[in-house]
Amino acid sequence: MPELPEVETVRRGLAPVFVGARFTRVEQRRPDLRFAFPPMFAERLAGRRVESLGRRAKYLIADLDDASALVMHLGMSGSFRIAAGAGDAEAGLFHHERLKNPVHDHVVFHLSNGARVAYNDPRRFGFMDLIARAELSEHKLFRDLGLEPLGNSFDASALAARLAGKSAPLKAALLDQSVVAGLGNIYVCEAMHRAHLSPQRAAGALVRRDGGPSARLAVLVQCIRDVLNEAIEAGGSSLRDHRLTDGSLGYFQHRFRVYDREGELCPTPGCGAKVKRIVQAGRSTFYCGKCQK
DNA sequence: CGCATCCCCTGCCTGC
DNA sequence: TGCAGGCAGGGGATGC
Repeated sequence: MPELPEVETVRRGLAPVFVGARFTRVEQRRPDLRFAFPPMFAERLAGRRVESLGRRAKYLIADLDDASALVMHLGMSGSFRIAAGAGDAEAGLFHHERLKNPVHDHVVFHLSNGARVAYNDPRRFGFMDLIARAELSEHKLFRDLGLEPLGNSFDASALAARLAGKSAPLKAALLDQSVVAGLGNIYVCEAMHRAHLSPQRAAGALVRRDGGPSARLAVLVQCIRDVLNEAIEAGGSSLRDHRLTDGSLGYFQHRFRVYDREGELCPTPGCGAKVKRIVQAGRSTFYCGKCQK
């Protein structure tokens, strides 16, 4: 579920209760999510203070006071929910909206400031790990990650360097986390529509023969930045599982131009064609065949 | 190596 | 109403 804007929204919601607080107790309610938890996961977290909460691509990274980092990935259906009062969790207030089954609260963090934070993940494609902070950048989860699309180094030249020579369709290349880190199916579709670029075009064709970026690649870079910033501003997109940490909904889904809009009118002024759905690399692509070339 | 396919898991929606 | 099948925001393993 969560792409960069959803993860960033979660980060901003968690930071006020996590940063500066200690884990007084952590409940690990099953042996694994997508992967097994590291040995002694809950025990190693107990007593640790959170120094900062960051994000890289779709990963949340909590820096702890013992020079380790708690790394968390939400997979497709992961969400965090904060219950402020000490009695809230026991009173069933974590998931009163009924859309979240408390059976899927796989980890519960008890914090020194009285907050309880539950990690809920029905499909269990998410995972958590504890990694020494000094080893993070060389860790297999992070070492191959590509450009951070809201970072300073993301520009047309850098993207051109990553796309050069690629015969894969643009859609697949933008989903590849070693090219741009943090985009997912929604925002790739939305950015390509904004840039009027066909998802089926070969990615390498946007690179000039001298290796520099084409003008259209510069437009794509700006469209990616814009759609991500607008989505963060809207609290992300809530299709099924995404919730802010207070349980409320993001609302960027109402601003989708093509994603999940098969058969609807293309929103480009004067276009008049209908949004199409195709499957690329096993995943749906929504686009306009008339104004995306 | 690059790329495509399949798979992990639960839940929701559609159509019969 | 029940049930089977398809599909879902991610990404890792496999095979060509």
